[in-house]
Amino acid sequence: MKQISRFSHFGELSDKDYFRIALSVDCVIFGFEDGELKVLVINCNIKEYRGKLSLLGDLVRPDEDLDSASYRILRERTGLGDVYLEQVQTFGAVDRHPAGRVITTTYFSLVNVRDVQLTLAENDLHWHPVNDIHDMAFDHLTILHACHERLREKVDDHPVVFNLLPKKFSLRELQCVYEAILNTRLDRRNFRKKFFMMDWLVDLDELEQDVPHRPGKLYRFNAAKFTRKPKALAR
Amino acid sequence: MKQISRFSHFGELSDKDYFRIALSVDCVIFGFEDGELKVLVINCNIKEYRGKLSLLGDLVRPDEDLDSASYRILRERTGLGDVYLEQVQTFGAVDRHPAGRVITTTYFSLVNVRDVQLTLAENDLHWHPVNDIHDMAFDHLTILHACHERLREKVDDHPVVFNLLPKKFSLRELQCVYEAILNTRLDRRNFRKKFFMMDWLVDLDELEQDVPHRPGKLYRFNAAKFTRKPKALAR
DNA sequence: CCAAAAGTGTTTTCGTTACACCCATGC
DNA sequence: GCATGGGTGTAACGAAAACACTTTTGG
Repeated sequence: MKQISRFSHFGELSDKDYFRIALSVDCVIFGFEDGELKVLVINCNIKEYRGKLSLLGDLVRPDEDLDSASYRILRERTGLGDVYLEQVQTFGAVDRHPAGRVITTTYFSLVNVRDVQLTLAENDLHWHPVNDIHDMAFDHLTILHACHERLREKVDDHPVVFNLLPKKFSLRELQCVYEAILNTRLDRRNFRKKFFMMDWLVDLDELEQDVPHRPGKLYRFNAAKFTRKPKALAR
Repeated sequence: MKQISRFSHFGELSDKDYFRIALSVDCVIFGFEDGELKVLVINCNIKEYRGKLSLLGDLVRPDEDLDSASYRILRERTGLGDVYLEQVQTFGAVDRHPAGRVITTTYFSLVNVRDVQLTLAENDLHWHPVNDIHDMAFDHLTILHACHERLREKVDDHPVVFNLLPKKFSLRELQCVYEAILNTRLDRRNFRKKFFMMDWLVDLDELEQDVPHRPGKLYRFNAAKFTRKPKALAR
């Protein structure tokens, strides 16, 4: 692998120094439960950060694509295969990891908590309300905030929120998810209008069961009908 | 560095395998010249891609922050220090680099081409019109497109375009830059309205010189007055 | 009958777009 | 005087926001 100096476009590289950096992937796995946006975390057990919350991550293997590494982490921790996953940012401060030079690429993911079996809860693997987290190990709080911000931007014009819900859901549940993510209250009539206008929903002609009030209709996501918003300056 | 397995949050890692991945940074350095959006490129000299255009990049050094690496590349190639630089995405397909496993984090940068001295034009370092590039070495065309797309999104509501222009510029020049980036024609009156509304400009009470028509006023960027647009769903 | 949420349209507001004429300069 | 772009305002349109009452169900 010394050839990298001779054959690459990088110029005058010398030696194995460049292989003293490890690359990891950290996943911010969002879920929605009890009306709150939650994130899947573990308790950190390295001495510098003992007891603090930590995201789920792992080093990237030499023979695996970066994206594959994030899918692997998700699969290992949640058992889920086909999930929404989006790369957000790579954090590479020299001192971000006490054990050595580790650069991490972060992803956020949206899953339905009811699909996840947290059977082996090693290191107290659990769902934690995003709004209750004010401290984490490493730079994971920064990462969490970056991913949450990216999610907020994303939901504005992309129908990704459906990944947090079961296949069948009511408009109220859908609105609750948006409110949890954006941390605001939304107008119910305008909310409904928007979704019907976007044509993102399919009416299933079924009603909610076991609710202590008038049951709402159930919908599923209409994957086919997604179109982007027009941009501001491009006429 | 074996400790990483014991002390980190990563779990059951074994050995030095994880240090067989190199990390690089690639910079998409945009400039504006002759009415066109251009990018600073070199000719690739590794055998698999000989003669193809390549972005400017280098491996990240073990003791340098990721962001610092991108600033270093920029400084080494352009001599410029204080420039706009934004991380875009990290590309990590196993086979993206023929010389071995190299994962690259990409940045885009906006500079004023007239500030850049391409004195030592090694490997034919030059400004190339973005729209004329249909093939590059490695996955650099994908990277270029990702950065161009990010730039398009960015200029919609962030005043970053000023970085491509000299300190003093006319509204026509400013509009030309937007048109080059977005690849559309814009309405002149609405364009002016937008900028005055945003309060992004300071009227310098000077006029263009040596233009073969009525000279336009010159402006500079008003860094203080930047505010974001409101988002769609958050009322 | 009471509580709780479902369902439903219209008006107002505001930002975006479209559009045409006179002006200043160089040649 | 002619070519080139500079400078300017208004009307139409469309998207988003504000807003209240009736209906359905469970208890």
